[in-house]
Amino acid sequence: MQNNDQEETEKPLDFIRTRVKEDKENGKNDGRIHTRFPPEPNGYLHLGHAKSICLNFGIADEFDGLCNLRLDDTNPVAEKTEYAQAIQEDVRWLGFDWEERFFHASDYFQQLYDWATKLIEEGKAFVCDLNFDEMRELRGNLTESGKESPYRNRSVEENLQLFQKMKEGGFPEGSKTLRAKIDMTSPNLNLRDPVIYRILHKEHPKTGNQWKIYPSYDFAHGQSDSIEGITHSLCTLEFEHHRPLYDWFCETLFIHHPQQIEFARLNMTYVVMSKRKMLRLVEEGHVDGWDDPRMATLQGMRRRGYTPEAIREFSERVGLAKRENMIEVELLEHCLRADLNKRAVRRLGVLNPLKVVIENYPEGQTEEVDAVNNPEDPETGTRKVSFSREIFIDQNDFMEDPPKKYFRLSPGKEVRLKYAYYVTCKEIIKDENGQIVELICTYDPESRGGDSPDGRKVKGTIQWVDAATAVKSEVRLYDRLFLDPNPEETEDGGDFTDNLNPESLQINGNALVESSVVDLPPGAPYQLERIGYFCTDPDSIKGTQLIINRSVAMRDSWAKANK
RNA sequence: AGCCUGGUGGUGUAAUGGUAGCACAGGAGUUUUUGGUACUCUCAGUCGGGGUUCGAAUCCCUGCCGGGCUGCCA
Repeated sequence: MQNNDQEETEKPLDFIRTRVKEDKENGKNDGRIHTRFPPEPNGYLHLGHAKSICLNFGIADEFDGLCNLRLDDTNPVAEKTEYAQAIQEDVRWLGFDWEERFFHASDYFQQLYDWATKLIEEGKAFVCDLNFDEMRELRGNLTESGKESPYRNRSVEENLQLFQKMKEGGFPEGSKTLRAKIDMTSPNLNLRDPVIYRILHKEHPKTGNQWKIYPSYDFAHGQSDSIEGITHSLCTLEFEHHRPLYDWFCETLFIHHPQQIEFARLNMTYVVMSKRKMLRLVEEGHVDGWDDPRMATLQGMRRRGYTPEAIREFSERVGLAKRENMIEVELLEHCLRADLNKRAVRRLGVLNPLKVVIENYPEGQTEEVDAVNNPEDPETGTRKVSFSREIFIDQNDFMEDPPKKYFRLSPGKEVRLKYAYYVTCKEIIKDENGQIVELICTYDPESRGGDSPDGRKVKGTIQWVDAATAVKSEVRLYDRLFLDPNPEETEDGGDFTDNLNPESLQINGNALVESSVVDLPPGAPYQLERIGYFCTDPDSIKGTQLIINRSVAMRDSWAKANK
């Protein structure tokens, strides 16, 4: 208890948690805390949603409350079951559990209809015959107040009849709406008699053809929260102007009134996170689909090798405030590396193989050396890796004419082959074009395991694979999808796709990895030492084709210093 | 233009009238069988101007700048 108190006073709370804590302590809603994550099933979840998911489920967890998953399916035009499935999958993958509290706004269509009827009976809603353009005309604009609809004063009887007939499909789409009767002169445009029901002769994924009219977001959201007993309805800043409406419905209907609180949505450098723009990337073929590893969708990130832990850590670290923000993608990468450094097993591999023949190593001989699985986690132990006379190293690890402070292999120099032996470069073999195709080295048999008994030190340690047992692999290397940190900010007449990075995907088909990599299941993270963190792509065919994705490169101060 | 909202190092976020802190990024170094990790050090900030106060990032006034809002989307 003492500890708890200390933690609470030491750890500063964001403005929402501060509010939630106060409400709980003051006994508001009987001290109950109940949040919800309410996506519309019209697309895939992305990193921005992750922030919201972690917030809502996180608060419920921290304050001994509950969090619902609710699909806000009030517009059948764009919604699909496919998306609804993916949403549930993604939330679970992130590590959250809504238990039995999985709801749909469409669960409440009847109740919503009854409430609309009540509003009509009280003279607070009316059926309007204005079409789209006429309505916009009368709504006014930012500086001019609106004018009342000529249909605003229809009798309750007439409104009831018309609304009933709308419901039964008696009118074509767009011909009539139900509007709340609020205030056409309000400076808040959302309060100028907002549409609360529209006619849509569309099949709904959940309710089929039962309804010909559908409630608008404003008429559905607050009431859905209310029905579910939500105490704190957290949403992004753009809904700030909708809060008066949210409040108006709860109060006018005399129903439980949750508190809406808005926070700034997540923006990140080098990515786009709006559904519209992501859809264009998919449809125009700039990426391979919603789960392309370069996409900021949870499906893409999962395929890329991001872990739920890293994303959750990131979501907490980005903070929570009302000011617009642009998070640097480096923070995300840091969270991934930090997580994977602790958990990912290590393996050896070379991206661009360079053959090395160890001339004093007996021909035909093979041995196994012990390699550490994860230096950060001794419990993972060691594994055997085969070694023989012919091996491959990475082309980057040899230079014929090295610059100062180059610790890797070069003519006459000695390096350590990790876990194996010291080797010294004796000879370079080139092809007719002068390209280095092979190195002849000698090894020091005394240095087995990577240390010389005479205490001699080498500056460089490089990874290698045994030519006899290494497995060929296609490696997919990802870079930022955009060249500009803020791809949405384009010059006049420009488009965000102008900022696409043409080299965001590089496919390397010649890589070689140690044979045990094929035993790692798709999606499981591993580090190829000195190269980066990887995971096997689901496109792989076991025993036939190995395809691996680089999740993130290692930090590389050498490469950085040489830029 | 009207209304709403927000301005703290490069980025993000703390400090609610009392020493401007933390993280990422950047720089330097130590350790190292990953030029990784870890550790140490370092660079760098309260939008401007007034006011209240012993004392202001914080309160007041004013100016400037950013974001949002004119769907029968959410």
